[in-house]
Amino acid sequence: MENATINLDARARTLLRTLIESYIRDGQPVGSRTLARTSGLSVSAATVRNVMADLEDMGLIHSPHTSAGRIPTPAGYRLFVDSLLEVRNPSPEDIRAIQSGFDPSASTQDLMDATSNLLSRVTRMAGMVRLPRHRNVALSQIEFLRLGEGRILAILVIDGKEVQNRVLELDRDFSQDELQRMANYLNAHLAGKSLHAVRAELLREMRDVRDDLDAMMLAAIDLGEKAVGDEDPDDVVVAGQTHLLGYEELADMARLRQLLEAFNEKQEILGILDQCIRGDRVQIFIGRESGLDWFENCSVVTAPYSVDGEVVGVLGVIGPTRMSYDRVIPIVDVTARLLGSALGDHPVDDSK
Amino acid sequence: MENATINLDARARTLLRTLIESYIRDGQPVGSRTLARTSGLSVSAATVRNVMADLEDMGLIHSPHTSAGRIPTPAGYRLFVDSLLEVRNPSPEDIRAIQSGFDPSASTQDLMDATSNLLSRVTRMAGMVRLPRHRNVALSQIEFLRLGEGRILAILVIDGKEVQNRVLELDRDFSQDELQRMANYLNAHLAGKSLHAVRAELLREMRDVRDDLDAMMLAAIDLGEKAVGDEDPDDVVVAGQTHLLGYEELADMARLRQLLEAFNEKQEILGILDQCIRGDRVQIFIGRESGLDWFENCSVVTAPYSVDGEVVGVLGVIGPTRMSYDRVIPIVDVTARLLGSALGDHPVDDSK
DNA sequence: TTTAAGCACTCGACCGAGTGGAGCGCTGAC
DNA sequence: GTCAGCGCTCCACTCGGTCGAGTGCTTAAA
Repeated sequence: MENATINLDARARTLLRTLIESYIRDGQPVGSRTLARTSGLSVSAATVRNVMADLEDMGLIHSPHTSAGRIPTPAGYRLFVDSLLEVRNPSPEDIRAIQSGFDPSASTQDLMDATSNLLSRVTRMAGMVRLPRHRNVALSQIEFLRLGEGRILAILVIDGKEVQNRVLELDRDFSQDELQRMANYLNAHLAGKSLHAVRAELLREMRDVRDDLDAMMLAAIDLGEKAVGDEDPDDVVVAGQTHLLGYEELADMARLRQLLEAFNEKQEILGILDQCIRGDRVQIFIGRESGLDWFENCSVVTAPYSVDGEVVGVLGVIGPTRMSYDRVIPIVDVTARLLGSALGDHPVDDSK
Repeated sequence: MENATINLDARARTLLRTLIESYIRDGQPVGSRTLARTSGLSVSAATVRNVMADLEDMGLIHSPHTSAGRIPTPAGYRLFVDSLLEVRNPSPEDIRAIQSGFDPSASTQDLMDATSNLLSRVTRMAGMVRLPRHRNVALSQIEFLRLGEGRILAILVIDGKEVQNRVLELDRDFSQDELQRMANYLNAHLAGKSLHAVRAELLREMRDVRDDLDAMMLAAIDLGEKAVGDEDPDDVVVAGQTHLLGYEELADMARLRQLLEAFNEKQEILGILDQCIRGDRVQIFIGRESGLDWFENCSVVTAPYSVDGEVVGVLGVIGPTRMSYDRVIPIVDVTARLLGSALGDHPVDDSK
């Protein structure tokens, strides 16, 4: 089957491309006559029918019923986006809309919100942004606050601008003085190092001086790792889900509900995005390819974004499989680039 | 018109009640024959028709077209919930489901999330909880952290369990030592006092000793007020919006989209809930009563919840106007009570 | 072998007429 | 005031027929 797609001659490819473009534009099954007229080829409708029969055998198109036109199958879309599609350059107004959406002085969280809003507004589909993984991010400060018996608040300042805090429940009680000393110790040792490095260092020291203080520090670092680590369900921000209600190919209430619930849970969205994080360019998921059945008739277009040459996250849109890939792909692409460079400008450096 | 509703005799009231109950159950227009049979009254269908004509004149019911049965108008629902409705006691399994949803040791945020989830799960509609106003809440601790030139992180611990932090941008730079002193001063003075009281006290002091330190403290308190204050759009948590996709009376995509967008914006939801915060019992909004046109065919059922006898917030559900008020009202009611008492148990007091 | 023309066929969309049933309003008797 | 009966209205459903788009197949030409 996979080889069969390679065997497509130029004419068949042109016809398939024209058919899919036409279907994406109008949403109507395409018949042989219209296809023969619009393809630009000088062939008759009958010939087109023969080619279409071949394409149908290969599983690239199918008719919803006898004597209707043909519509692309998921496999047809796949071939289309992989090797038939010619992406347009983004239109000037799209570019303007995207560029004006970035405020490099905003906090990371605000930047994520703005970006997913942007994606959804420009594409009129649902936008999503996977938050940057702070894998090798520098912890610039850590503080502890005693809340009560055995309850301690840990405050982590990351890169001098992000703040995260968590409550630790401990067996042993620490006085505020002890906590202050521990924080001083940690701040002295971890200045500018990544969480991973700090953790390794602490583990090494612990082997020597085994006491509660170190256990506490280790706990703090563990917490730090968890706070900025992976698989936090809040690690993806979504916007514009409601746009999906407008597409009549998604009008099935039961499926629509599954879809919106997936956005609320975020877990499955996260899974999809994480699949896309490898690969350095735009990636596309079509229909059930991801194995999720609520995903029928939907596609995602994603692109990773990088800071200083390292991929730190993914963003993308989700919409009906019948979408204008030639418009959406470049939008997602340049948004990813702009987000990357906006993240690269640390507001700490240029504050005031 | 309003007086007319008062003039309803017992028989007309019984018929109206039976009609609305029947329509809520089946979703079908109710005809005179069925109504005569099910009302329990020993009157003929023809008599029922006469009464129905009167009710229609009063604007309480109407027929979707000639020679269909009657369905309640918003005014009919209004009269129904105000004076015709007999609420059931919540069913045992509902009670169990509600009670098991409360974990008094959870943080306020978690409690809100759990409660709105609970409401939506039990009623199969959308649940929402307006976060408690911390009007007179005690600030138990405040700390400052220097992030960079003129950038300070303020950490507020409220009631010994809530933590809020905000970044302050200031004109003047403070050293960590200065900040520490300020925090110590503040902590010594505001221990256990409410934000309002603290603010008033600071303003009084400032009139005497006018220096930058006090300005800073005032800024910190201002921030504190803002952090826990009102009109933060995140002040309401919503859950289970997708349940609304299942009701065919809300199946109009355009309206449905407006509805879901209102849930995302939260602003209008907030407005509705704030209207309900006065009044000490369950309140009900029906259809367009709130002036929002996306609200057609929808109703809200809300109840305020109190801690130590003082109303601190509102919770409720939103669903189709054609809902089982007799089931939903008690559910909302007991949920509000339970949330209030769960909030009353401070986890600090009974920790460990 | 490829291309194209013709033809029969299929299927959905649409329209109009006909039918059954639910339900209403009205009238007149009690 | 009550209510049985009658005629009427309107909806929902079905049935048959037509139209148009589109297909598959066959056949003939290039």
